[in-house]
Amino acid sequence: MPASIEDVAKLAKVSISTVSRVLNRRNVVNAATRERVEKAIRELGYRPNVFARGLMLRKSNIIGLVLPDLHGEFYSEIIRGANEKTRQLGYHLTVSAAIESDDSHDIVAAVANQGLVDGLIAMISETNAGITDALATVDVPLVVLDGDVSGARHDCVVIDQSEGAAAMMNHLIKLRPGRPVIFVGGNETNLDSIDRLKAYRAAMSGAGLAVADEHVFHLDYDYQTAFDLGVEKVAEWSRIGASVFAANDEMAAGVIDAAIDAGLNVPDQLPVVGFDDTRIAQLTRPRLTTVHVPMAIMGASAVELLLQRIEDPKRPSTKMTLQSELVVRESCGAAVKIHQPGLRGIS
Amino acid sequence: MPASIEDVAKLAKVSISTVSRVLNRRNVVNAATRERVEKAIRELGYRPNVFARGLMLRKSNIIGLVLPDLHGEFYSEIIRGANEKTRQLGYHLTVSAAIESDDSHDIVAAVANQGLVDGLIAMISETNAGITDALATVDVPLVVLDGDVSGARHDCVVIDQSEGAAAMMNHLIKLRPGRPVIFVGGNETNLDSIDRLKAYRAAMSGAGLAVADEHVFHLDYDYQTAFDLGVEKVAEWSRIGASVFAANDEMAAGVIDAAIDAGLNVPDQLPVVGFDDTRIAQLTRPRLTTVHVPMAIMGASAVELLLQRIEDPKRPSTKMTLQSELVVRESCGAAVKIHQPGLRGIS
DNA sequence: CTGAAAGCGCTTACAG
DNA sequence: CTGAAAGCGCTTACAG
Repeated sequence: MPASIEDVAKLAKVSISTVSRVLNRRNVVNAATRERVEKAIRELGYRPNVFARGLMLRKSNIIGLVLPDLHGEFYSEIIRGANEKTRQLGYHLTVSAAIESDDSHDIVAAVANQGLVDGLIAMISETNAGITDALATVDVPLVVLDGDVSGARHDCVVIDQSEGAAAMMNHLIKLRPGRPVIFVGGNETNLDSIDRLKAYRAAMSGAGLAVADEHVFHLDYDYQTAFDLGVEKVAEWSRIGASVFAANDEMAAGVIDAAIDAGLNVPDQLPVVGFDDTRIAQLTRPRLTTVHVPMAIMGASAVELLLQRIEDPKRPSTKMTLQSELVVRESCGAAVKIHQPGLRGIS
Repeated sequence: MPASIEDVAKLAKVSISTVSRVLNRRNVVNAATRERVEKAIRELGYRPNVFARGLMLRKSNIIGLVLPDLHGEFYSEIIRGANEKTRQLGYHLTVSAAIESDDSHDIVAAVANQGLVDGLIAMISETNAGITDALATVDVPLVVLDGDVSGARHDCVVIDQSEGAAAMMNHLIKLRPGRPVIFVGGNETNLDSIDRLKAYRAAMSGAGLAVADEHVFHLDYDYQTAFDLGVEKVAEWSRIGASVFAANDEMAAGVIDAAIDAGLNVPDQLPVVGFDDTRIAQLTRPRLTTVHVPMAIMGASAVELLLQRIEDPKRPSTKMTLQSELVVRESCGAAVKIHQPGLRGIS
């Protein structure tokens, strides 16, 4: 049985009120008594009971992070960034993710309503009917990652994909003027994929290039399906002098491997680029030209935003935009030296 | 202000005791009143206050997971497995990891002593003075991953590395009888690396092969350092007909890339194999022959063990051993068809 | 089967 | 600057 505030009070010969004051508002109490109390605390190894505190303060110092999934580098970087910042600011982080059987919306609601967390960070990768409702039931401060769910009263952190994607497209178009660019996207409803497709179309039409329907694909962000698509298509793509713009690094890796298996030289016979700049981007051969997305920073920024709101619930809701950035490596075929982005990109 | 148990009691015209009973021991209360109470709960959207409950029950339904690091597939799989099982059993998971400035031992202590978690899962990848002390201060149920910290009274989940590592070594030795095998390990003090080195030595001496000191390396599990080492050594290794046994997939990838950059054919001129069977193993070309380690299962098993102990604190402490398994792909040069392990391996 | 009451360990006005 | 007391929202013997 751990020591309680009463034990401390007894040992220090003061009331529990005074012990509590030493704990919470140190300066209010006389230096001599304070030292006596602190000594007692040390001797007893006293730590305030989290539940009793939470009951009075209505505060747990725990924030929740809900992700659509837990696979892969992308999410683990977000967790890493969030975890570090959370600890640094004296909070704790609980992580939840959608698992096969349940929808991420349910989880958002579940985590928020269970009454444990002081606030919630939710990554929304698709917008649909359910999600708006689910978010509406959240009655704690909320920061939305990625999904810019309009109209709602909460903070959000988004990646400005358009800039990086546009830079990438222009890069590709400049390398092979007038040639087609194949877009290999994620799910049709995925917000990131939608943004990236939009930038793709804008750049194409900006360069006076038509976008053929059969040059736009919607897969699932996975290596394997991209590989399978590649097996079927790379020969043709190469023949027409196309480049491939994949909406994440994994799919880019899949297409590259399919191309190599087909005996093609990447990038000479088929340039392929990715998105995200995960660890994989440096493991493929050729190394991936991709767009760097500051994932850890996204996690950390979300935590900062959330804690600011928890402390001041009526501050105006803010939207933080992080910049993405073109990283030229080998898979595009540009004769440019490799550029390694550091930890920058907060706007 | 959310509804309290008193609001429910009033609406249902019963005492709070009865409401509490409906919540906790449904069958004790008369069916008619129970229904009245449940209706009131529904109408009010009542949810018990977690802190008040925790204060009485001394239980939070939260378990902590402490990892040495949060980078990479390996850890994210553990989190995924733990998260899924935790939710499934009605608990919550908080995740912490060592960050640059602090030692994982401090974190174990910090998380355990803050009094929030009902139990703790800690991954111990090195054994040293500090760790035993830190573990001793933990006064909640504890499950140790990987590190078989002897003498302590807690459960643990370990990977039987020796079997997989031995299978791998025998496989390599059979492919190139009498030729040297290079060991590229992690930190000298890393427990996994130590185990794998031990299996390496055993297999070598079992085959009557001497182990030259200059054939054993201790790096840091990272792609880049392995790549750098490879740049320097692959030519020589290839010349003497050696194979490379790396202690994780990332380092194997680094060596492979260095070999390819040096114009060598892998596996023909230099077989290279990895360990862990992370996602990377299927992204390298040639695909990695490696040892499958059931990471998600490790996380899930730890949760199960922990919750069993929380429910029955005096059950005998158990040690769960998960089997690792050789996965033959391309990087070793064996003409064997690819074997994909499923989710097996619990012993 | 049900209710009144004590108590879990804190914080915070309210007096002094 | 300090203490006595009320109260946060629950659970659980204890009576009835």
